[in-house]
Amino acid sequence: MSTPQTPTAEMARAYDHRQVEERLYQDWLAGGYFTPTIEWSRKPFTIVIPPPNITGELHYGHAMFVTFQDLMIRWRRMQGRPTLWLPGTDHAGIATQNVVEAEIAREGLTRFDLGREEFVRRVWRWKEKYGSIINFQLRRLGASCDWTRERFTLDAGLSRAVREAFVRLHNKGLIYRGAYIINWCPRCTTALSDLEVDHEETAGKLWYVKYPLVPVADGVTVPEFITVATTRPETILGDTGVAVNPGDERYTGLIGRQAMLPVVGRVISIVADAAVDPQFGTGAVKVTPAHDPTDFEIGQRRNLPAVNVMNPNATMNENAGPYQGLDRSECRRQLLAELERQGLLARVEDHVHSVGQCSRCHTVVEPWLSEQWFVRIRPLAEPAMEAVRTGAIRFVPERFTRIYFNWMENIRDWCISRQLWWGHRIPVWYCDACSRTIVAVETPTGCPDCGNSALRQDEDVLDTWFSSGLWPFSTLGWPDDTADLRYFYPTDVMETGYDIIFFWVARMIMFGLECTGQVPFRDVYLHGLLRDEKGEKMSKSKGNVANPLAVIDRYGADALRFTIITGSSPGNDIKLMEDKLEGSRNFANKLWNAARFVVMSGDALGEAARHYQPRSEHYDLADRWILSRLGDLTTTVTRLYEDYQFNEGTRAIYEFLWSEYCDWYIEIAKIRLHRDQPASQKLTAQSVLETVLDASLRLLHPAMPFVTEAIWEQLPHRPNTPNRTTPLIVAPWPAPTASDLAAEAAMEVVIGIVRAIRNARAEFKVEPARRIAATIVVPDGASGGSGEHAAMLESQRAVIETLARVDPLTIVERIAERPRSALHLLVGGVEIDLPLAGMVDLQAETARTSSEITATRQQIERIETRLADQAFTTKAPAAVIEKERARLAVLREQLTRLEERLAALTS
RNA sequence: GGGCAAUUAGCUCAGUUGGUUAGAGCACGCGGCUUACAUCCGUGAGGUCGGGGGUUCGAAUCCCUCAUUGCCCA
Repeated sequence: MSTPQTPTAEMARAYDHRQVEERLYQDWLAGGYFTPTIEWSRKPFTIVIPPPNITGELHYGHAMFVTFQDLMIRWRRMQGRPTLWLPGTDHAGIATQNVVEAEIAREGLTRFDLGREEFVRRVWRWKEKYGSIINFQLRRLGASCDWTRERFTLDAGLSRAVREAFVRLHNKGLIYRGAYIINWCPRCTTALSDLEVDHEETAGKLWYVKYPLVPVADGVTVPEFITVATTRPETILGDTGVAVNPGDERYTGLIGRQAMLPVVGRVISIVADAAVDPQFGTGAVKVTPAHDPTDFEIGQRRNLPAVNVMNPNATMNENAGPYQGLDRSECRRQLLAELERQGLLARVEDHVHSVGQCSRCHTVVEPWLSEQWFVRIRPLAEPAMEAVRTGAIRFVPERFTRIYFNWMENIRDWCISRQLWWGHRIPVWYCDACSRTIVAVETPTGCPDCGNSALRQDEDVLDTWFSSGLWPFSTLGWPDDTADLRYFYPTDVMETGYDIIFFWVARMIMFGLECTGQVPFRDVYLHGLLRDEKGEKMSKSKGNVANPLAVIDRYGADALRFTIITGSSPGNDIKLMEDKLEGSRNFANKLWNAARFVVMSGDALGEAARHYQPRSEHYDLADRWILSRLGDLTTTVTRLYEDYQFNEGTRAIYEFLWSEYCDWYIEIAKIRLHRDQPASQKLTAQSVLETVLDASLRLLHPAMPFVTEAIWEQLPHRPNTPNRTTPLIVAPWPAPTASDLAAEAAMEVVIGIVRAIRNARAEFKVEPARRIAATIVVPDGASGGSGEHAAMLESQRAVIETLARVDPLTIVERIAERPRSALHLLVGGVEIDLPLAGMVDLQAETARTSSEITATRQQIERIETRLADQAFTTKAPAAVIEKERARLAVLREQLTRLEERLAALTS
């Protein structure tokens, strides 16, 4: 560490994150701990960051992915694996273009005023600004990512990967160009993929419009009209047919006839197609192949022409006749009025239907026929599903597997061209001289056919998610065969929110398998979404996003991280509550103060403590107990972390540190550290205090890196623990040790006794400072011991006396006469008499004892019934039956004591 | 229309091989500045685990069903 503080320096009374966080991050950075060393013989651990986009600052929600990924990274690094967390950002084509357009709009400009080149320059400036803000935010959160490998989707290397992937897919016939119906955002004036459209239930109308039939030559009189129902009457102008279900008897006679399109006067055919739902509207639907996906397909099947009636900005074009130039909504209004005037509007119904909106700007999207580039998705989706089916890729929590399959099974070809300026330009050039199309990684200098050097590159850019799909390997050097790619790929975990399974995870899997022949990652860990205190999803448009830095300033990065980890279970959403942050901050302070105590007591012992080698024969019960509990904790945390149960693992550390180490072990250690105790006692207690704190800090570090490191540098450097000279970030993860069950059981009795006496004192309002007498009776038979228990308790005399404020304490195996006016307590097989002179109401005591007897009898009865049940004794596991038997024995003994007690009270 | 999740103490949530009397934090009652910590300590009260049915020796946990809320897909 660059500025180590001497261990003897006084620690502040309260932990102040502001004093340490920034310095510690700089120290870690300077130490190079975030950058792994490739060691081919060792198994690396790799996470490639799901790149945040550069549209703006990170919000609370982003703090989640940082927290979980950093936890995994720090944990694996401590386990000794060469660990890489590769950071970077995403250019987010449409979203970023939109925010920059909004910015220049405040100057009264549009991107067309600036021109493509200048506009893109503006976006780069934006990228520089927000990219560095995001990096700063990641640092404040403690993200231990390898900044030397930072990437951006528009970097030269990654852009080459995009071209390479495009060309390879194109050459394999997996990318094609064609005129199809796509989702068009008239405000962004670009095509969108299916995923970029949000569907919202909207109250609209269903208009019934009468189309006059063209009379047949023989003059047969049949209905004059065929009535169709539509939710988008303006598209009538683009109708090229009317379709009915072939099984719909109402229309059998009309199939093959022709209708006259109102207002426009176009003659259109009536066709039969199974896609028509006879239940909807009149059962006859208008067919607008250029403006509806279903109609497009019907048009293909039935050979209907496609007439596009709109311009890119959703105004009506020359095909709209008199409505040319009108906006689509104004056109709808005027057209409806005209239909009404002509008496062709049969009726209008209220109708709730789902309306597609641009996920970026919420403009109603227009299904629109246009020439676009597509990825043929089925050949990619099949292996991607297979990888999950075979377990090569695993989703955590498991339930997301189904969501993945469901989407993959119904996936449609992916429209990847965007009519934007910000993004990867499509690597396709057109020769206008000979109509040759050139698809190439390197920009061609001339047409290979005719030599024309004036080639025209496709104007469009690629969907951002095309480059995101390559991210897990393009960041590592693909398509080159780099050391990074060979060593760190496939990565270990993709950690992200469940809301982008399709955007990132699915596409990364498809592209990873296609481009590298390997899965991009083995585990997909999905966290929930962070919601505000009202439970609403954070989003910039709702204005409920808070900068995580404000929270960090107030409570510290550790508190935020701890709150996120313990406040959520895998895959479930979390509401960020202010008082949880407070609690987490308090925990950091609690730990700091525990360490402060340990450091101070170590200083008091001086040099002797520095060189003391603990010897197990000097271990007291409390030592054995806390060391055993530490071993249990290590096993538990390691198992839970391996199982992605970070909340439970971190919670376990919290419980251990606060409720066992601080509440009991430190309090007991204080007694043993008292000056009149023997030196071996003091030194042993001190060494165990330090050992347990040391291991606890290591266990907690991945969750709360700053406070643990800050404490770590305060701990005395013992000669026999060489790891002390290295920072905690690279200290080894603790190894589990065997449990000492006897010590745990014995300590439970001691704690039980102290608690029982404290309860009684509180209940009877004994002044806190006053010491009271107590007699502990440990019968021979208690817990199967023969004087063993009494000896154990005798050894813990000082603990009970101090923590329960007892004086004098008598410990006996048998008592001749019970004091009548004493309070009588039962802890397992141990009895306690508290002669609270003048405080015990004999009558109340009698009543209390009687009701306890009743309750105990009921419990005994319940267990006896259970044990008498043959079904139970033959089917339940032996351990469970044994447990019940033991419990019964304890209860029976308690009952005996209680009955004796009652007899004494009433005699 | 299909699917997924949630429903546990006043509030926010844990509870991952089904096994004693279901836990935590906050809030609340009582008592404490006990020499690491009042960002604290001690102690207490508070739950028919959404309703109903089933499987099982045993269900908050597994199955079915209903209800409410939220989300995803169409």
